[in-house]
Amino acid sequence: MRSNDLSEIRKLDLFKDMQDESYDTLMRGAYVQNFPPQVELITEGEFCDFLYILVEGSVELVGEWNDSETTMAIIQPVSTFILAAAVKDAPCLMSARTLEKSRLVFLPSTDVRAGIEADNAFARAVVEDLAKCYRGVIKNAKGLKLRTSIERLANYLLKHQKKAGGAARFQLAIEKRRLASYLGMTPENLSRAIKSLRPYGVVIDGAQVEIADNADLTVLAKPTPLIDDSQM
Amino acid sequence: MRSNDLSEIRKLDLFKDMQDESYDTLMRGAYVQNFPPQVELITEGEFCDFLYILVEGSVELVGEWNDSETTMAIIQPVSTFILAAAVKDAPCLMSARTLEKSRLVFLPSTDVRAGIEADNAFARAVVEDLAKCYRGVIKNAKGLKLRTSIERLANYLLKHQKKAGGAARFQLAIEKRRLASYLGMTPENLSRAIKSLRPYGVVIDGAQVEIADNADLTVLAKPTPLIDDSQM
DNA sequence: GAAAAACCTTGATCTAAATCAAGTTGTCGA
DNA sequence: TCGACAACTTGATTTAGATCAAGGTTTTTC
Repeated sequence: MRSNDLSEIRKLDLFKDMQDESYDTLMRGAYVQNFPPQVELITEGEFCDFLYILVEGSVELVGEWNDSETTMAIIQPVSTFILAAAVKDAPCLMSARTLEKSRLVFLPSTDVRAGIEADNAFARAVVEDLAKCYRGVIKNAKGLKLRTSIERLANYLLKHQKKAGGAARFQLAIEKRRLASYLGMTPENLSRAIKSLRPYGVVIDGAQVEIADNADLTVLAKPTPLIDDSQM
Repeated sequence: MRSNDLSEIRKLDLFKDMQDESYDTLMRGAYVQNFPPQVELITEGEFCDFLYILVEGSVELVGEWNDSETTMAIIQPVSTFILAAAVKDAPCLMSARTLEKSRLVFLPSTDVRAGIEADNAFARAVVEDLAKCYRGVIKNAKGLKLRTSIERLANYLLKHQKKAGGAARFQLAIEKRRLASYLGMTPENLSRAIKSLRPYGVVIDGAQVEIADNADLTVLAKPTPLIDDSQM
């Protein structure tokens, strides 16, 4: 494993308070692998024997039912995913596939569970992380049930503008069809939703987003930390 | 606190593996309170200083946005709720209100966090519980994004038939308007959705549900443990 | 036990969003 | 650089579900 990867991983909230000894033990069983785009890393319904850490690239988590699928989340580096399935030793509820060329670290989930047992600081970090994930999905579900698709799009744009540094112009990190699926709409409807934000000063050309005045957009979006803040 | 309540609580997955000592310490700070129906126990957005345990009655968790609200979950005894907000010491993402006369136990969340630190078995149980909650919401979100409201209703009925013992007749545990909100539809639409299940052998009269042949309903519902199983 | 309130149902209408069907633009590999 | 393929857009149409407006029940309250 690259030493740079290792130090990035160590900085993650999940690992940063671990004792050196248990961290080393955990990482001893880890291995790294590179993948091309569009590789299915995890298949929904199968048990997965690893906690995954995305070090470079991006990964999509999708839910499936009745021959259709929906994007549940898009993972950006550096972060872990499927922690819940790993600690419970349960079948994965989502498939995972690489969107770009990606580098991943695999931690055997038995080692993760052993780490929880051996190191209380790690156990507490897992608690924190799961609580955060749980709250993230609750926010998502609130958005789905309480907002229209245009409102979801407007809030997505405001949130990612902030994440991209707050400038009036920024790039969409993902393809539009995936954004549509993530927001719970069709690609056709996303196109139309984007058009309907024109009067609020939003222009999207390719991946380039421009928000003329985000106060205007905020009037429509009505963001609230209880749905839109990913840091709490 | 009634000794019967105490022993029921001790049996919960969250507490059953705790050391006696840390369990006793945790329960020393606990207190019980009875509430009439329709009492707001928790207000969305406020910090909440307790982990709640519902011992008797029922409690609704609702999400709010832009002057409308949606039922996110309905808690039946004996179970805990808002564990995530309690361990994170973060503002609640949902309000909670009693639906019936209810008895609740309050555990100060500082004591819960202390318990996690002091007792690794408890920390692991919290991990398990949060992972289960997380997976529950993921399943919910999958249902919302991948199914129509009629399909959600059909699966709800099959799931609760099983929970009620599997007989052809059983009672709805909650009012229809709340069921509608929980399933992400209006009361009017729930009425119509119920009618549309008539050809699949479903008759609902008041709170009484009858499913003539649940194989018929299963054809429509297409349940899968990856969405509908609450025990994994 | 009657009046009031809350809940549920039904029908009519409207709206958000999906689907279908072409085009158009953009990307990538030979 | 061209051709092929995938992604995106646009318009027309359909459909799922919301809203509006009455009624009809059941439950609560006095």
